[in-house]
Amino acid sequence: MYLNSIFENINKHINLDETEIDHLTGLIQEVSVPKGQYIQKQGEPCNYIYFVNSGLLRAFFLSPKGKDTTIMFAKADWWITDMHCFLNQLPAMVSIQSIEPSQVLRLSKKSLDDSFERIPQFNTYFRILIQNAYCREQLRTIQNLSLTAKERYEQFTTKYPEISSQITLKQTASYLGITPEFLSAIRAEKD
Amino acid sequence: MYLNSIFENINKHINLDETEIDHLTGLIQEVSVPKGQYIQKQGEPCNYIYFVNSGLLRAFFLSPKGKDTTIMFAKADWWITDMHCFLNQLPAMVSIQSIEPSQVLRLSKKSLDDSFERIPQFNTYFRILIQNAYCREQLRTIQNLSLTAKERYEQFTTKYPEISSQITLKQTASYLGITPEFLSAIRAEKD
DNA sequence: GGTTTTTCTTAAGGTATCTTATTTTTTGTT
DNA sequence: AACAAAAAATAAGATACCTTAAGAAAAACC
Repeated sequence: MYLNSIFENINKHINLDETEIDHLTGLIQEVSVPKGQYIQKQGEPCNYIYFVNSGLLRAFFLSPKGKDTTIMFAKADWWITDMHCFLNQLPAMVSIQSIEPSQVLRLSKKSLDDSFERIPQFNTYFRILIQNAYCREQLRTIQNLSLTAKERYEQFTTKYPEISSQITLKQTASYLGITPEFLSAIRAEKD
Repeated sequence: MYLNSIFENINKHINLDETEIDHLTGLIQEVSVPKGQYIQKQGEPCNYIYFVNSGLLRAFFLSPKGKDTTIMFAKADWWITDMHCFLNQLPAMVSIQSIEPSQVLRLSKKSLDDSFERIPQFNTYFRILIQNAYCREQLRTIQNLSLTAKERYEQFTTKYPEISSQITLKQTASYLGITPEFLSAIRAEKD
């Protein structure tokens, strides 16, 4: 199993001893995800939280009217899940699909809860992760509400150059909340 | 000092012993905020995280072009701050102003860090708080990108009936990311 | 390598939302 | 109660963004 990167990530924030590392190692499962495959489907149980070893994934919401909205992308070294539904063990509100062939590690809810109990510091680690995610999300809200589509597009490509170069125009538009046609027009503008 | 409600809130998630309660009590400061007063100003140091005992507050971002965007409201029993700037001790990105006369409790960054160290469980408490905040924020992103202004308005009044009945139309519009004039038109529609 | 499928571009017309300006209503102040 | 100030309503014209549709380009498939 490729556990280097997840422990590197964890070690950035807390220090685990041997026993703790062993405990976690016993709970982590590794999964290879071919391009295009779903690791979670909207409406189905939301069993896992995923850490991305390599590749690229996308979480998106399909509205009743058929509009596709990208909630987040996740590249190597990122965590991804439908947090609300995972934590409360509800049917997933969003689907998660791989954009590139990916290798991910996963933890079930039970394993995560176990880890919180057995490794008190794991609460600190997770708190920091979620703090960062929350701050990013809050910034996104500000930008969604205060910027034009063009400005949001420029922000996005500047902030996430690697991701934005790996995804399709359609996926970019879905993340920005605009139509592909309109994004195409934005790109065509000279200035 | 009115500490009942904050400890009630904390007790929902973790159990503190006497020493821990005393430690926290020594760090918490109480502040009365007259209606309209700022407890944090955009651009200035972001020194505190606030717990609302009573009243109602609003965090908002004023864009370079002068557009006012409400990030969140906070009523009794809620925490509020500019999380990113508070945690990283950066100049505040948003202002926080009381909408109703409010009584708040506050903790400095140092006090919060102290509490994380001295009260390991406090990490768990804070983790849960932020988890909830993150999930709410993610849902808001989905809705901002996939719903019309009218649908978002209906969602908002349904989800937060007390808050929406206490705030002005202008503040509601600012939260929804639309102009007051347009919200007024939405309200005027018969259906 | 050619075929099919998906993605991207372009463009015309439509709708949601904004801007500006004016009037009415509500709130706050003396 | 009277006045001043702020908020809300209304309406006309402007702009951002969407819908539909068709053609071009690129990617995926056999």
